[in-house]
Amino acid sequence: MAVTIKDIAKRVGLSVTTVSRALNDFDDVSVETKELIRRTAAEMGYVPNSLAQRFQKRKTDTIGLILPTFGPRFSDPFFSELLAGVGNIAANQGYDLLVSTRAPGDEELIAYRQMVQGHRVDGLVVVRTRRQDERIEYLRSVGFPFVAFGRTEGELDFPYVDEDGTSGMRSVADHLVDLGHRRIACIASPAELMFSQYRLDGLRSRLQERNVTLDQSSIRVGDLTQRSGYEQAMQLLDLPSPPTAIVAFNDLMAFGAMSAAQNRGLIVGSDISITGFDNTPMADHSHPPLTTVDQPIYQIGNMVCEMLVKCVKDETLEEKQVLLQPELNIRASSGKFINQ
Amino acid sequence: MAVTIKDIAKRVGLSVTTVSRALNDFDDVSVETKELIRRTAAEMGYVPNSLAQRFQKRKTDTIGLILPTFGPRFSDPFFSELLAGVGNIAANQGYDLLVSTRAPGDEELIAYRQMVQGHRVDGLVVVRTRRQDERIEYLRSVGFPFVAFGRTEGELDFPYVDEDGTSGMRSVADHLVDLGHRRIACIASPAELMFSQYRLDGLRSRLQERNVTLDQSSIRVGDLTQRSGYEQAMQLLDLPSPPTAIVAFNDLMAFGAMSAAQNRGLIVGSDISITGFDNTPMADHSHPPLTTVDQPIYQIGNMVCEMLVKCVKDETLEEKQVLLQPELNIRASSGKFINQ
DNA sequence: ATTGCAATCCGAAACGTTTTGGATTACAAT
DNA sequence: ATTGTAATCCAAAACGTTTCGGATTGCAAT
Repeated sequence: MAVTIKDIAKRVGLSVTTVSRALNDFDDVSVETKELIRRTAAEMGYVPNSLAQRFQKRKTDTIGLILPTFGPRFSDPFFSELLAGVGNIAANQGYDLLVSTRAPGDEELIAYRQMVQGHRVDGLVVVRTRRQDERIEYLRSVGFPFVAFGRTEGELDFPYVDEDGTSGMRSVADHLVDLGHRRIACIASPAELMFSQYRLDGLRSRLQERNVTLDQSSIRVGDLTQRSGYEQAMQLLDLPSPPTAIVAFNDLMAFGAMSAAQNRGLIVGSDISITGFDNTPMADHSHPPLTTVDQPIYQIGNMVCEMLVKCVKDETLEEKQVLLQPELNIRASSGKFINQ
Repeated sequence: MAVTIKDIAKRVGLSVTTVSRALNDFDDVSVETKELIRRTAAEMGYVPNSLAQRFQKRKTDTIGLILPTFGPRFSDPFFSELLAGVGNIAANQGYDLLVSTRAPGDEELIAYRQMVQGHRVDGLVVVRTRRQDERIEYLRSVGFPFVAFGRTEGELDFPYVDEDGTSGMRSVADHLVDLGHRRIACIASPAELMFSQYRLDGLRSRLQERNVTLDQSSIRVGDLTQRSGYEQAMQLLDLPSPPTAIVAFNDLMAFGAMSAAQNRGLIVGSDISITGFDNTPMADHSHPPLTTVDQPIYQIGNMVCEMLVKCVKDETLEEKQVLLQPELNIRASSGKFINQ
């Protein structure tokens, strides 16, 4: 049987109240008693029952994170990186991290409801925001603390961290046009994801400014996996006049596109240029190394969690909304277009 | 203010006991009252306060998972896959999943203590077992429910799921020797990890049986990241008589080794053969596709979690220890050795 | 001697739920 | 009429902690 505060009280001959207040370092307990109580607590191997503590304080000291997954599997390095970023900050702020994986849809929203209404967590991290995001609408409607990674359409009056995908894609466009590319295609991400919008806008608008058209047939949509990058790239390479450069909306799809090009006997970086987005660790070690827009996911996870902890503690956020400016990482997968 | 069981009791004019028992479907409540209570509970928007429930039942309905990380970052697809496997089963068994990331060492053990003694979780998943694993020793000593992914040295009287790495590496050895390779090197994993032992044993013993020696200079140790695979492969390629085949102990290091070989101008699959271990989704889409031992991490996560839930519920495990037989996935990264 | 005040302590309530150990009623069997 | 039994219901305790609102003491200031 675990030792409780009552056992300690009995042992030292003081009240339960005093023991509690001593352990919580209140100043209406004399230093000697505090010392005595702490010592015997340690001797008896006392560990507070956090179930009881949480119940009585009506706080869980836990933050929640529901990963949106398509299909049963997800093996996106994006998520493990983010998780580490959120988890490490949570840990050293004294918070537990509750993780669920749920496919977008009704079940997902139910999971959010359970976490909120069942008092399972004190705050939530919302990732991979969608244009119309019912999760955010719900959390906002009940006034539950949350911080999002990403923005949404409509009023942006909630705390978030995001990277400026528009600007990131503009630099990709510039880079490729500078290299001489004119037939540029892209493998975009699902339209309901908010970041798809921003990235597509950036790419399209800058290409237009540089007098390069991104026509509809060369915009394909993948599901962010390597497999779909491969498939969509194959389709693009089958076009009557195939692109000389492919802009993938994340690294995983870019890797898939590289395999596709290589399987067609093309040399990536000279015959065709391929770019990604994320700058996952793999990007540096793929063959050839991938030109990609850096997205410091680990740090973003840190920031999101720090902000959320402040929200939960009702501290004011000095910066409620953060928009990071990305940098393009130029590597060997993109090169000059040589007109044969 | 949230609606409680007491509010419902007041509304329907019955006792708190009856409401509780009705909601929990006890058979000493008439069907009509049950119906009435359920309806008004729904009408009033009642959601049980799980903090109170857990406190009173002395159960958290939560299982814990502490990911061992080296350094602040970890972006191993291995972990996201495992997490999904554990998490999905946990979710549909009605359990929450509490995740922490902690570097091996003192802090790690403290995290385990907190989870156990602070009643934060009902059971724990232990991953990436070590030869002498103090986490397992601790959990065993206090009799706390856990299931491990991997084995340890010494007495194996605890529940685990593991893949037979010895047998997996034997088939790699056979495959490479069959292809004509004689100068075989490996990039192993840290010796304290239990699976390193099994894999090295399998590789070494089968090579010996086939009259191929794996000498000490061609055994290098990496830290399971792509970067270290790259570095170790570079060292191997610098040897006076470099290997014609490199056996990496996981896919990530194999990818790194492939980049290294390619940067040296070697064609992977003909000039040099490289194999991995895990069969991550990337393996199928790398260039060239990677020959690797399959390890169904997602399914292993499922099994571990199912077993743990049974342990927690004090049900008996029909199979307390599971050892999976792996299959070798032969792809283009390994090919015949042609004596020049 | 009284008052005021600081320092130190504590009893009891509270948090929302489940569970224990009956109580009550209706009705059939004796 | 009594007993037995099944069907319903419920008051009160319990879980371990924090917190509210004093209570007590000692001592300095009046």
